[in-house]
Amino acid sequence: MGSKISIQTLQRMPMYLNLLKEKDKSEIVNISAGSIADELGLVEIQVRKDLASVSNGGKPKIGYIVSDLIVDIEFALGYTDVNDAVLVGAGRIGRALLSYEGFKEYGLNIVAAFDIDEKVVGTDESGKQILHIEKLKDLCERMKIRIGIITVPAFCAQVVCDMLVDAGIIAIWNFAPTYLKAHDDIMIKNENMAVSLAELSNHLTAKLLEK
Amino acid sequence: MGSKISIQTLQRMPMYLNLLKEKDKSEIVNISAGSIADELGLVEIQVRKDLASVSNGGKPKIGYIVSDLIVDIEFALGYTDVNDAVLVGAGRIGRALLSYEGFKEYGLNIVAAFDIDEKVVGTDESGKQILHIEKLKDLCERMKIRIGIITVPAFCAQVVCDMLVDAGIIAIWNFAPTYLKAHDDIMIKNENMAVSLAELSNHLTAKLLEK
DNA sequence: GTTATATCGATAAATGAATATCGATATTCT
DNA sequence: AGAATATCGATATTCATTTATCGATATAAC
Repeated sequence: MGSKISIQTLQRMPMYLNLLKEKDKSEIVNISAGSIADELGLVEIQVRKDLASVSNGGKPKIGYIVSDLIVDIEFALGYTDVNDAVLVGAGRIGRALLSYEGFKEYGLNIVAAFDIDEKVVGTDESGKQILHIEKLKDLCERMKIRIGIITVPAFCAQVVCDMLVDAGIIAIWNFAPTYLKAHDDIMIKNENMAVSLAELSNHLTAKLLEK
Repeated sequence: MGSKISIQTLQRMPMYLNLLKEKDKSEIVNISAGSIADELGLVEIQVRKDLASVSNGGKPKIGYIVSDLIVDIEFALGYTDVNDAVLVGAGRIGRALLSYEGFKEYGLNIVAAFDIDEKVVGTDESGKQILHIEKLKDLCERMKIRIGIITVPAFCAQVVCDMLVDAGIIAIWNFAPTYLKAHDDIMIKNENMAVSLAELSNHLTAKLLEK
């Protein structure tokens, strides 16, 4: 049970969690690092090292206990209690996220959305109200919300970011294709499609050139 | 102008590209590694090293030429010619992607979407036709499409993945929250929201505990 | 023209992550 | 019970990435 989880390891955790939950559904009780590695396209040693950092180990000849591992990983990821979040920007992407049921599984709960456009303010999406941006701070403070999701166009993302920070948000999930500046204490996770596309494109051109 | 770009460096490229395009709009001609680092929250040396791998350098006392850098980065990322792609799964996320105008900027062009649900087959989203999945292979082969985007539920993602590979796709952008298996030659880029959430949650719990 | 300064590139050192090795241990088989 | 085996954890090694150092060079100031 290591004290600090490396960022790379952390990023693999959801893969493990996903697989383990499937196994759990299939009533599989034990699982070895080797078989996890096989199914996930990783190597056994890496799996063992990753798991060592969150769980207190498996047993020789038996492996790990699936259900225990699930609990351990969810705990390490902070999935145990639901994290409330607000979303700013009720456009296409924003509404897609609002209606995405899967977040609950990860312990994320979007409580409300905010926008400035009078056409969408007052409506709701999948049961989640879209409020005027001026109500943001009040709601965040009253509900002690710590996670903010930004789905506005790039040009106003920084303004929204500042507003969120002002409202007490300390973790920001940014879908706008721009770099946001904030104090070091604020975590900003950029969900930049361009990054993924860059990797794909680069791979693709490399592949096409080699032939 | 290095021969191989590391994955970490590659992931930072869109950040640079973004900033440089802004500078270019503001008619800024030259830029130094140091100022890029400041604006992006990186360190100067890292910026210099990253840029060295794609451009053939800046000049002392002057820095880099903004417009040249943009060209160099876009070339390195393979953004120069438009990459055609197909999308499978015309649900919420699928349709959000279909209507997202920003992809053009990154050189990605979704030519058509596929689904199995008769209710959506035959309709279109933002001018893009939604076809029956059985037409997938034919269209990909005729149009020599190499990129596939998966936005179906997790339980059928693997089947779709296999179909795409069979249709000649060599780069897959997977939005389904599951691990996909394919031959090593096929690049699979997982856009797993759970990964980002994991990082956020982990940071958040760490932050809340330290106080 | 000479000197000072900003900024670069190349090389070296430090850090962090992935992989390999090996001994230890729980179960199974004889 | 004792040997064989699967599987683990700890430590060591290799590899990748980041950060530091330093000399070189283009411009600006004097």
